[in-house]
Amino acid sequence: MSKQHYKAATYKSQLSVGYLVKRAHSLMLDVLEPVIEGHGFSFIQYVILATLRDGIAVNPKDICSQYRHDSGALTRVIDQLAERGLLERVRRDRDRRKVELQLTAAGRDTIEGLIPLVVDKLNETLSEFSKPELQELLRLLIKLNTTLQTHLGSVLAAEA
Amino acid sequence: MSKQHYKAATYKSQLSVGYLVKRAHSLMLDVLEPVIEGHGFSFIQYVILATLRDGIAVNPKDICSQYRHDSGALTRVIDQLAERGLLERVRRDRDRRKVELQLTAAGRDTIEGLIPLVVDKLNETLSEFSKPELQELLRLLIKLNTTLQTHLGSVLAAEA
DNA sequence: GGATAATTCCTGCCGAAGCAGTCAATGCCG
DNA sequence: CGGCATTGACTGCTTCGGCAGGAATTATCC
Repeated sequence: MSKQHYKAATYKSQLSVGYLVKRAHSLMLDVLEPVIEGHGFSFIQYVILATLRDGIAVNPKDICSQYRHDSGALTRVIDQLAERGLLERVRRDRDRRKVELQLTAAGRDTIEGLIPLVVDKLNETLSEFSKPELQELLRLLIKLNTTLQTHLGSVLAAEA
Repeated sequence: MSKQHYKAATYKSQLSVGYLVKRAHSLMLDVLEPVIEGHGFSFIQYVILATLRDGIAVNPKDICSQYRHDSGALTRVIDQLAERGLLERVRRDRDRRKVELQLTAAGRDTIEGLIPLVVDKLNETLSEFSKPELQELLRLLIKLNTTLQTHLGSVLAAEA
């Protein structure tokens, strides 16, 4: 029972959610990357550190599914951060397949220094939005994400 | 005069617009790419064809800025589509630097066949959204895009 | 009008993400 | 307990976007 949000005859890709979301993502990177790279880090390195700080994830696997990053690519980013002494890989006895990522003191200092820069930049660029507007945007984006996620999940289940 | 949408102390990247938008983009691709690739086209090839169909852009340059795709990368995609006889490059006398992209009959048939598949998939995945909800999401995304765009513009102007 | 700058498209190169396959560790089932 | 599937991290290969530079055309300015 799918709704008729779009119709093939009148469909313009400019008004598609996919187009708008892709464009917003790209623009967002253009805004935020310079902030981070000015301090010697790639944006993904920042993202990994921030994710660990927030306690959102501790294993590479979690980061992959949360942030939708490739497993192989993530291994290399973790390598870089480990070489710079910002985090450590710890093997727990509980499940020796998993690697637990722990921020070092240096890593914690680094990310705590970077986050205000990002927050400032975000506030600056979002100043056109009222608080309720931004709240609603966040709510709808979260709903979109969960919707897409469950849709993908059911598709994968159907294939199996 | 930037608002205090986010605060460094309480900032969680999970609730950042950037994170949500990136995730939505990635999930959207995972949903739509299989639809297109099942018919022998990459998603970008589809996007280029759709952009030309909509008359949104005729020159590679326009597509680059509209869709935020790299100029060099776009040249190669256009090559692929031209080799498959779906579009043609035309040099106009008006401005001989520009290349005008024209869909061939085959190209038009192709894109007209693909769009309903994408539209159906979109409607299916967005069925959880009411019409006003989707309208509001689109409005906010468009506002976000224009905001980011102008912000980037002013930053670039300041550098020059 | 002529030198200089700017625009448009293209090419080569590089780096990073995507993908598939490997290996070790764990879970599962009879 | 033993055999098979599954999970998690990693590695090599491929692909593709990002970037810098070049060539042709047009715009700008003195």
